[in-house]
Amino acid sequence: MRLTTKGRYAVTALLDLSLYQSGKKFISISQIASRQTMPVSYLEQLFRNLRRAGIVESARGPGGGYRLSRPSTEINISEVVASVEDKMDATQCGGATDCNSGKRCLTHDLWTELNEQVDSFLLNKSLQDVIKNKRTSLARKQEGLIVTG
Amino acid sequence: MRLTTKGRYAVTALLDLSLYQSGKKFISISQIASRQTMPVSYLEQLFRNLRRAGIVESARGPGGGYRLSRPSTEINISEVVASVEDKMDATQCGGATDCNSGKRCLTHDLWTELNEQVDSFLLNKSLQDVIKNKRTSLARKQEGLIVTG
DNA sequence: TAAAATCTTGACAAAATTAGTCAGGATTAT
DNA sequence: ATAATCCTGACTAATTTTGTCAAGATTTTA
Repeated sequence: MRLTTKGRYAVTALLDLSLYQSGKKFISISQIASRQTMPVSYLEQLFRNLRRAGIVESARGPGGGYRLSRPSTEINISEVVASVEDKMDATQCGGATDCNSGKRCLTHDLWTELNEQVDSFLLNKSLQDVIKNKRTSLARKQEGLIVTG
Repeated sequence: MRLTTKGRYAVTALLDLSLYQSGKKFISISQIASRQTMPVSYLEQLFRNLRRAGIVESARGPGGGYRLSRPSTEINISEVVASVEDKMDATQCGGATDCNSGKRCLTHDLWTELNEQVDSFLLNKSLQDVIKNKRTSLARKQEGLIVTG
């Protein structure tokens, strides 16, 4: 599973877009960068990927910038993260079933199942859900937990 | 909690212990290392942490080694991972509620909630569950989870 | 007692990954 | 024409992860 600040930046940047984009208006990277305190050139790199993934559209020139290519209800967090991170995968073996000399490694199913968990969670969470702060029924009790790759 | 190959190694090593430890017998690191194809000195480092966390006990000298200090049904994956991964990451919004100049950052609750998901999953999964390849009830629930509204 | 098997520890080094920069170019509104 | 913006590839810096190493401590057994 890979979830680093890169993915978090991407999600935050898109939330900013969702919040400040009214109608079909384009928002420039420099605006997002200054509002969210992120390096402009790093954001450019991320938006490159978001654009390739079809999540945002761009326009050059003055008045140009980026906007969501779909409503924020129809963009889920999983695709956002996946577009900038290489791959979400908690297994060592990358999903191969013969990861340990022909057999499954002892932990194969454990990490596969964890992957399913995380992906399922993020797939079912849209940008709009995050904005509205919708939560699942699971109680929140454990803070400070960081999942990274 | 971070999840890297370090944590995965630790889980695998303990599964090996669970499988090959009969009764109160101690298992040496070199046996685990050769069975699971892991560097001996890296395992030593991990077992140091597992021991401090009270997950395994050790004995020196010939016939010495490590063994689980509790039945494998009573050791969960979360504590295993937590014992070898360093928790920290003050730079990110690691649970602080004032992570963005006094306010919560836009994604604060999202990542908090994801971390809860992951931790709940790993807390409810024992070494024995992994060996028996049990799916937890949490897992089954999560698979059908749909966030509505 | 001596030797061998094992754990114990802290510090160090190599490798990999992540984060971020840079310079130059392309496009477009005004 | 100019200025604002996106676009791109390549590059470096920083950090983290993944180990290695050397020296020591403890225990069993011959």
